[in-house]
Formats: sequence, C-alpha cells, structure tokens
Amino acid sequence: MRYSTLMIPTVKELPADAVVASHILMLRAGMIRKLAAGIYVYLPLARKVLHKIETIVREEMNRAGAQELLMPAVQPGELWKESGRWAKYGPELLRFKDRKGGEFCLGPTHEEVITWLFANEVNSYKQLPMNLYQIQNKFRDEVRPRFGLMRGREFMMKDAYSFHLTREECMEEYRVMYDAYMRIFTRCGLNFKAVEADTGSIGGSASHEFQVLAQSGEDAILACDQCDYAANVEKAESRGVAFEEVQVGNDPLTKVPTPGKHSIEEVSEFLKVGAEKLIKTLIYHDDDKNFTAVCIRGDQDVNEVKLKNHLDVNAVYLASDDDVVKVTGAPVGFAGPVGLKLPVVCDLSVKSVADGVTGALEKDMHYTGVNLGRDFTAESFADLRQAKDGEGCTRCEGGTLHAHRGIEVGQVFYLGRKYSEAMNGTVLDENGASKAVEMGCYGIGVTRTMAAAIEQNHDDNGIIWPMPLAPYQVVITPILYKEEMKEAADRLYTDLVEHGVDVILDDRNERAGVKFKDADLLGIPIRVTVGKKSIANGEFEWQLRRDGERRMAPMEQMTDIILETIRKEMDAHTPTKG
RNA sequence: CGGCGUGUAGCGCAGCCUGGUAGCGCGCUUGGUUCGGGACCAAGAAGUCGGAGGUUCAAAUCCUCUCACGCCGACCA
Repeated sequence: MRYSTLMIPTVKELPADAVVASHILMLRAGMIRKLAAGIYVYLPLARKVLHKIETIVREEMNRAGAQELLMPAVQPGELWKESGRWAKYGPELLRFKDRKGGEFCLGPTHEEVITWLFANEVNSYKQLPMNLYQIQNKFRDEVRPRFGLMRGREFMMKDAYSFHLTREECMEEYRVMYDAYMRIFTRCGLNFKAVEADTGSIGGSASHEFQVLAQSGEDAILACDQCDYAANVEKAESRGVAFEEVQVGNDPLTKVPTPGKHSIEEVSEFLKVGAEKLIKTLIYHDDDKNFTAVCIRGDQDVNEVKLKNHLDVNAVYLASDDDVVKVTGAPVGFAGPVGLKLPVVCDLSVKSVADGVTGALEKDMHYTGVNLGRDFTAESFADLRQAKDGEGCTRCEGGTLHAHRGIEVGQVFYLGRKYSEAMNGTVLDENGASKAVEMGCYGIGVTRTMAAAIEQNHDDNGIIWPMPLAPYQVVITPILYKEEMKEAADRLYTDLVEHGVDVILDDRNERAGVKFKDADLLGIPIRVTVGKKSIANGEFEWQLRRDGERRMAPMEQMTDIILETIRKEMDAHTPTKG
C-alpha cells in the first residue's frame, strides 16, 4: 500500500490517560481510538494485525479438527436462566429489554447458545466428538476497564466448545486444544507459558491458562525452574510449610494482655515470638453470610481462590469490622480459634505450630501456648495458602518456583457435564440410553493477544512487531519521493508486491525524519531506505526494526534478501512438527 | 463498589483562586524556502469552555445537581 492512501493517524504527544505501553503505542501508532470506556475502534492497521492473529487461530483450529460457526452477540435471557447464570453471572452481564419487554443480554461467552444449538441439532453419539468455534466480539461490563485493550468491555474472542460421549474423549480433546494453543501462540511469535489455573465463573474442573510473559501483566504466575510445572498463583501449590502430623507442645494455654496490638507484626514484636508461632484467624463469609473462621500460620497468606474452592461456594469475602465484632465478640485483631463458635478451617501450615499464639476473642488479649487438637479443633484441613516466589516445587525434586507476571491470552477448560445437564445437552449412546455429553471450552482473547504482543515487543521509539503479526512486513522509505529515488522505490515496491510481500511505500511528501519516526513507531520489521548516494552506488540500505543495524544490499538482490529474511523470521516462529 | 482527580479547537494543555475581548503548543489549510532522525517563515480555518439549573448587569471562572472519563483501592486481623 501507498502510505499516502492509508489511514494511519500517528501522534507525537503522549496520550494523557494511557498508562501501559501497548495502550500508549496503539494510540500513538494510529491503531485504536476510544469510543467509550473499554470500547475501541480498530483502525486499519490494528484490523490488519487482528486479521493475522485470526488467520493463525483459524488455521490451527481447523487443523485440530474444529469447525467454525458464528453465533449471535445478542442472547435471550431465557437461556441464561436455564443454565442458572442469569442470577449468578452478576453485573458484568450487560442486560437489556427489547420492545416487548423480553429480556436479553450481550454475550460475554457462549456456553448457553452453543449448548442450545447442540441440544436441538445433535442427537446421536455417532455425531461425536464435535468441536465448534467462532471468532466474535464479546461484551463484558467490567467494573473497571483499563489498560486499553488489555481489559476492555468489548473485545474480540475466539471461543470453542467441544462435545464428547465420555470423559476420556473430552480430556483427549483438551489435550489436542492445549497443543493447538501452544502452536498458535508460538506462531504469533510470543514468549508465553501454559499454566495451571482456577476455573473461575465458567465452571468446570481442569484448566490451563496461556500467559504471555510481560512485566505489565495483571496475573501473577509461579513457574518451576527444573520441571515444566507452572501455575497461576491463584492455584499454585508449593513445598512450603505443610505438615502431615500435628505438632503439639507442652505449654499451658495462657491468656496474656496485648494492649492495642492487633496486627501480626505488632503481636509478634510485643510478645517477642516469630510470626511463624502465631495462628492468624480470618473471618470469611459467603454470598449468604455464612461465616467461617480460617486459620493459617502468621507468616503465611490465605489464597482466597483455594478457600472458595475448598468451601465449595460461589465467592468468599473477608468479614467487615462490624461483622467480626458480631461473630467473635472482639474487635478485629483478636480473633482466635479457641472457644470460637464458628466452623474453623485450617491451612495445613497450622499443623506446624506448637505452643502458638492466637487472639483470645477479647479486646487487647491473646492466648499463648495454643495447641491444635488440645485447645481447639478444625472442621477441616486444606492447602489454603498463597504459594510464594522461591518456594520448592511440589512436582519435582529440587525445583524452585519463580514469580513472573503474565497476560492471560488464552484458557482451556474441561467443563464436564455442567451445561449439558442443565440444558438438555444429551445424545443417545449405542445402547439407546440418553446421556448428557461431556464438554470442554477453549478461549483466546484476540484483541488482548495483539496488546500482549506489543507489551512484550516495544522500545522507546515504538512497537517492534514479531514478523507473523506485523501489519506490514516491509516499509520502503525514500528520503525524497522524487526523481531517481522515486523510480528506485517504485520499482522495489512493485517487485515486492508481485512477490506477495506486505509492504508500505512511504510516498508522502514528508521529511525523512518524519518517515523514520513513523516507521519505528509502527514497528514494521524491515525498512528499506532509498537514498540518493546509495542508489548511485547501485545499493539499497536496509535494517531490521529489532536491532536497527544498517545493512547495504545490491539493488537487484534486495527482493531476494527481503524474501529470505521474512522466511527466516517466520520459520523462527514455526512450531516443530507434531 | 469506595477514595482521588479530570472534562476548554482533532490531540496535549494554560486561563478558574481574584467574574468583564477564549489563549498556547502540536496537528490541519494556503503560499514560499527547505529536505538522512518529528524543519523554517508568512497567512489562515477551527471551540454551544461536558450537560442542566442557579447567583450576577455580566459566568469557562462562583453555587447546586448531573453525565462522562481516568487513576488508585477492594480489605490478610
């Protein structure tokens, strides 16, 4: 394309309300414009990148045997009531009524619709397995959209749903999708990790997230340096302070005054005992205000996702100050399991505390010499603690977990029969018996993937696209678009176009500096500079955006060199045959 | 949802405290000189000062309400 005909409104100044690199750079490079909070227009350059991501996604999904379809963004509330999510999904579900007062929503995801379709159209086990996907805009009314495309309200997503007669077949498909995702993100040229994850509001029981590693990522990940174990911290396990056997001491249970000391640090310092001798007691409640006391060693933190799963509730909330007073009889800071009239669940770390210290359910008082089993009992034990950087790996010998930040660009779920049972997703098996099918679902945030690619690939001058995602592979920059420079640039441009290269000819009547700055900002991987002196020597000057190093090439070889460079760059991101 | 903040030309901002002609930079248009890392000169176009109500002779400026947007936070006893 000729630059002069393209709509690429670049801007020099930093956008006022953008914070992260991808947001700033997409605004500056003329890729996106905000229409409303978390809602963006994708300008031609962004649309091209999205097309490239979509193409990779389609190729790999098709290769894995999935079929593309397209479902409506507008969905009847009826379906959501049937699945139970009309009530459960919360305010993120954008609801509205049609003229007849019928309830609808904008689809944040499509389990309901796909299951409806499946229930109506598929009747026999002979039609299984089946995997259907679409690429479509989703709407989630996020509490706080932020960081440009990283957390938008309307965003492009590839969502796939698979149906199987047995759990085994479903898990097999899960593995196929996992592999397809590995190939997709590899082909996108991204540095990413597949990590074990919690299943969240979608439901189900097995899940991996695909996280693009970047400092600005919203997710925290722990990954082993020895084996391939990696998990979202929400889910991560570590070899930490779990004890099989309860440690019991001999000190008597003693009530001691601890005036005004309510934090772990304060109590620890005041009583001159380490935080690992304290048993922290936190009061949580669920949506129905059922209270539970959670005990954990003082130097550890509760992982609320693990707690939520252990209690098998929709959500857990730390009790308010008032509620704490109501259920423990003492202000915040003095809760303890001894004599507490609430169900107590303990993290495994509590077993390691002998002669511990806890709140005494009385203002300004703590107990010392507290022993599990002797002074209090737990209703249940579970791994409820937050795993931390530097702790041991539970999956291998000697491995250590390290923290990373990640941007979740994809997730695969094993759903089981959650939706099929709720919505008549059944087939007849070979014995003629009706069976609810096993389902999996598999998502990729297409627009977020674009943002993540920029987070991972940029410098002070702009974006540095990996070749597979670059909106254009080559930009030809004539110092002046006239006379011999124009002729040489035009010839090279025509030649590259004929060879199928995605190329921009910067034919604008701008000074060279302007064109260079824009080329860098847009992040085009290869730039050919057409200058008077070099073409007088029969040469083009060219460089890679990645290293900026200037190279010279005989004019007649330029096309071949570019084709070869593109090929190498693409090969570098081609997954090994599998 | 809570806290803080911001809405003035397409973008970035000043003006508001102390009411009285709406301004600067970038961008845009026209002409000219330039031309290897965001040129220069000259002349222009462009704003219901987020919206509604109020105070006042007079409101971008003061008051009330409202909308939109952004940042931070969402509790570890």
